[in-house]
Amino acid sequence: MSAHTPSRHDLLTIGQLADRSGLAASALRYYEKLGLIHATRTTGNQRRYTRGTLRRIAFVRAAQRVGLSLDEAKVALDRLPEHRAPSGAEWDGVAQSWQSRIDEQIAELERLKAKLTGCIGCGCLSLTRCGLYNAADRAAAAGPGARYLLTRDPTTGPEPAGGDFTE
Amino acid sequence: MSAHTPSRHDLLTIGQLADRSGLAASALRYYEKLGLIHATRTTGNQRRYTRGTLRRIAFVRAAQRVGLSLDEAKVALDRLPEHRAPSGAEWDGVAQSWQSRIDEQIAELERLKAKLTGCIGCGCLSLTRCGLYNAADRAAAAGPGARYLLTRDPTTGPEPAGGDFTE
DNA sequence: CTGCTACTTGAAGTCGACTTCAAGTCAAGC
DNA sequence: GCTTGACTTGAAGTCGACTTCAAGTAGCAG
Repeated sequence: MSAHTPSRHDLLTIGQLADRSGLAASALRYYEKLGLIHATRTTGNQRRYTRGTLRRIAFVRAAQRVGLSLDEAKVALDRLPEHRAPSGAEWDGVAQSWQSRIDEQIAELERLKAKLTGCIGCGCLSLTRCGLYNAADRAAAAGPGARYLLTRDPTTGPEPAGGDFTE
Repeated sequence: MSAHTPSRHDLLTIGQLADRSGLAASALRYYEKLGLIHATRTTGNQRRYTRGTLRRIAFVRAAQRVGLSLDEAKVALDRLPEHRAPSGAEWDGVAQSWQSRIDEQIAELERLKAKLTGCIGCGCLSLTRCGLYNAADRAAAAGPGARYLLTRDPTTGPEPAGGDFTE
């Protein structure tokens, strides 16, 4: 119930932040260099972080897990105000921007899973009936045909293939 | 109905394999160096790939998307016979080994999504009611408490945290 | 004030996954 | 048989995401 002027214990040293975030201090300095997080300095030039920094870090880690680069994470985080605590609505805005990404990822994994389980379940172990295992062989003479989903988001850039077990 | 001795057109040059897999030829050579794929050689020492190689490549790409390294992919692929076409059952075995991984990944993404949408939907925009946005501030005095899921597979190694928006 | 640990910096190193390069060889169409 | 484009090699370079290092300074307990 005390501070809204952050008292000394509201600020974390880099070691404390490392402990609480699970990242190495070196990684935190690296993140700071990239502009993902920010620190104030003591008179002796040591970094002090607000607790909100943990949220930013959590966000970055989440972003990475959805397949984003740190640069992309920065773009999203840059929508947050620099020098005041972001409001819930502001966090929401950023969070929203992951939504479609997450859905996409889930969808892709579901497709992959469907292919795997579908094939495992379809009694095609003899390699004679299942399109998944067999398409390549059948398509051999037939030319290009039978393509089985699992294509990737085109915005993801130059990764035109590799998502197909057929052929 | 022709070949079971693979005729010339059953074998792909590295350029053709690159085109059909969407990977660069250099990447394919790299994969070969890692033992992920294999090639026979012409009398002139050029690589020739069987069409089954496309399946191996697709598998590797899928593995990468589920977050595995090429080394891990190799471990899985090594369960396949080297010098004959793998049976459906054999592919199934390998595929099965991804199953749990995929499920895990999906689950993690679902958790992340739930956290995001849950919070967005819960009317907590004022930053006063929602545990997701608020836990940190509330936990401030309370010390370490209220941890909100999103932990990672421990087998994934040294990535102890970062998966939490709280705190 | 001493001593110790945690901090500071920039530069260099590492790791995975490739790409680029240079110099030379192969395969296929005309 | 010659040309042209696809192929060969090993070595080195790149990129993202960090880590490690060396030399020095800050902050705090006793």
